Amino acid sequence: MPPREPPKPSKPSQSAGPVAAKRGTDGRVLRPKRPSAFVTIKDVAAHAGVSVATVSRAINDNGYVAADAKARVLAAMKQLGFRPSQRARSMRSSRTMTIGAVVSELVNLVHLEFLRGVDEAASQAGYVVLVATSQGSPEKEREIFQRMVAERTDGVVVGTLVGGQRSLDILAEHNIPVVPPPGPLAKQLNASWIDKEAAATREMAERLIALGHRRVAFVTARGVSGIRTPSFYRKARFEVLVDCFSRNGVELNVVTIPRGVTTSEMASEVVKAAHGSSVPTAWIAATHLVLPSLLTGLRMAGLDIPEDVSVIGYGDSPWASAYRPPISVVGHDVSSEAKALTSMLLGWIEGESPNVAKVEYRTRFIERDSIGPAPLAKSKLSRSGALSRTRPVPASSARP
Amino acid sequence: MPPREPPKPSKPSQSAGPVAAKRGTDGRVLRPKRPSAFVTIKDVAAHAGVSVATVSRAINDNGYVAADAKARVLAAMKQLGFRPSQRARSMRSSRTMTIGAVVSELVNLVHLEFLRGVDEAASQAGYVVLVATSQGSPEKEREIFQRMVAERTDGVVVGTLVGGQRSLDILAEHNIPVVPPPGPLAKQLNASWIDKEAAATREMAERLIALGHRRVAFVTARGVSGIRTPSFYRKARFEVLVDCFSRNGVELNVVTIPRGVTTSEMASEVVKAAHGSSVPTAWIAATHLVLPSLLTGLRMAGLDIPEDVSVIGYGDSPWASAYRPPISVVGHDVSSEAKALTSMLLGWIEGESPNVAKVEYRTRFIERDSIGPAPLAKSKLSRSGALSRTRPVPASSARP
DNA sequence: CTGTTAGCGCATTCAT
DNA sequence: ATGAATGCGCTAACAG
Repeated sequence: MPPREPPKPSKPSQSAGPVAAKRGTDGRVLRPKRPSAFVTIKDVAAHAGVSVATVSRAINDNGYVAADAKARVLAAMKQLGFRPSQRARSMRSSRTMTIGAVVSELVNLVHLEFLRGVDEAASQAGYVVLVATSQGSPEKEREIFQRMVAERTDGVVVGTLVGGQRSLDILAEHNIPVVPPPGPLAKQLNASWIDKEAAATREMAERLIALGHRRVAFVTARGVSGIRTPSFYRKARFEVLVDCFSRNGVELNVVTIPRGVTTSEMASEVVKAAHGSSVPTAWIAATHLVLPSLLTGLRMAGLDIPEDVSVIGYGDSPWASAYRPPISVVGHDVSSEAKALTSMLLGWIEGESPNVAKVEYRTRFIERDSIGPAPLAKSKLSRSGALSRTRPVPASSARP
Repeated sequence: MPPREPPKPSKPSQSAGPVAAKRGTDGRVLRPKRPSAFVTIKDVAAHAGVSVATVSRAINDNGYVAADAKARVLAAMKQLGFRPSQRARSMRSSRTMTIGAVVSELVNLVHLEFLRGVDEAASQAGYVVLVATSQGSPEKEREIFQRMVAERTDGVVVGTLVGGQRSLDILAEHNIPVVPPPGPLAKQLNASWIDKEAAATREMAERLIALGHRRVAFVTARGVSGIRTPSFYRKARFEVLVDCFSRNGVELNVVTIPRGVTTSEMASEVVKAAHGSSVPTAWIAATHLVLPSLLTGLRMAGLDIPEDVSVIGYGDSPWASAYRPPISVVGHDVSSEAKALTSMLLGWIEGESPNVAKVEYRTRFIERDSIGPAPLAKSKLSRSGALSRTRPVPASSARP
């Protein structure tokens, strides 16, 4: 991002802020306090010739305020550039109009979509979002939660949880609402998520089977800082694949590539795996993050998509569909899921009882051209015009 | 993102924190229970049998505190789960340990990288980040700045500015430090940025010229909600291109594609442009965001990279290098730039005078395989095999 | 060494 | 309809 549009030499820096008029209007010096950096309600009251109580009533449209008094107050406010301190305000109201959003890191498009969803729901409701990253460290995550407590956030949206229940307990101890919520609701949400994810995964797996693939690779990234694959990923993705494939005599190879290294280095891992005795004919990227690496690796290995190998990723993006050929994915609308979750949180904060049903997960298997029939075992050469159309023939015909 | 790891039926919710001790260790504690406020310093004082002042001194390592008193206080703190309210704290200290980060939206990898940079610098220094999006609306941006004032953020990092100086004045009126900073410093930063950007752009343009390209397309996205291309983009990119190309007799076509529509719709714009009387042999994506669309469009138009057309994008990403062929880019390390900028801001907040020199922009032209020599003027038609691959032939290309 | 007290900026009774 | 007074949670003077 560029620094910014250069400021036009306009007037404003001349009228350098009303606060400079520290107390001129009345002349009467209440007390030689240190010049508060900000205009306070007291300043406004003095300027408008009323009491602070009246100012408060005026700006909050509370209680009775004479029309002219209100007008004077509003005028003074504008003239002095008064912004009620949200912090002082929340000292009394015990509501900060702030929520926290916690993720492990900010590298993946998924994180961005998550934040977007949270921001949409929050800003729409007048809340502001405090973002923090745990860097995959449970300790750091707990510090973050402590900080959220210290900031008295009205609630917290957890995108990634690395510290388990112990982290959540920090918020629970202080009765700070969290989504996804703990307890039975979590189980419900989780079940829902896994259901959808598993269904889409199964659909994908069956498609591969139908296309005659008999050896499939599942590519995952080794987590950094000890982030391990959460069990729902395993349940909803890996285990489903294992189940479908084993049931149909398909071999499943797991390829783990290191992380925190360059794309090309990661790619070489893929190449290595691709040069085994028998090359998998379908490759599944377990994470949005590894898909580019996988693609690079396959290219380095000289494998064409979908002629030589089929490719499927988890997590959609403009790039996935822009690729040649477009990559099939199992994808979520992370953003709207996060938004729904956040809305639920806000409703909860405002007194509604949390309604999990409102959060609907919509996982879809989107088939694109990166999927094709499995090439004949050794006919790496025989293919020519066979794949002219978009949708290829079912498995049976691929089988010799 | 999945909801979260399901809570293991572990013990901790049993010992559910002192404040919750009131009741509700069992499952049904889902009520926010606002009335039961947080543990205060007074509670700790009472529990430890000392005064609040002593507690304050103990936790801040201020003044004198007897060893045993301190021990009792710390014990009480831990036992009660006391978290000093950062809000109350900042009422006195006039420091909130909070900074704001403002961007127009959260859709682009650039936004993510920006936030990552800000977060890294901030969290490292004990600050927390308030994120807000202006949605490209100057009004909304000003509201956001007002909110930052209300929150008394110690400073603000502006990623995207859509409201111009008038927006910045809001922060200036309240003496809230901003980066990139206004005034002469901004000019300096800007000049630096433009310098680097222009140099890389020129390098790229000259490369294209050397490769024999005589007709180049510059693809931009029409901003939504009235976001207009800031002048430094024009200066550092477009104008440089115009200069280089016109000086060498290269024609430059500007292709504007609408935004807020699907990728394929955007792509069709590209297709349209590609079917003009004379097809540009090199295509430059003005923004990270339009690159996938451009690629999709070119594919739909049946154009191969780099045989038919060369492609260059602004903004790097794993996908750009994973693409077939890898896409050449003019790229920044947005993340570290944002981090440097934020560090500068924090230093400024803590009293240092802002040192612009610390922020170094490193723009690079990264040449990858998406660039090749310009094809001969009319060879386009001879190679009909180009379109026989996966992509269906668009109607218009049936034209001989 | 420690307790008492006075605000920080604001909203809210409770008297006028 | 309005102003004085109270307190939110905390820190910093100022006495002990």
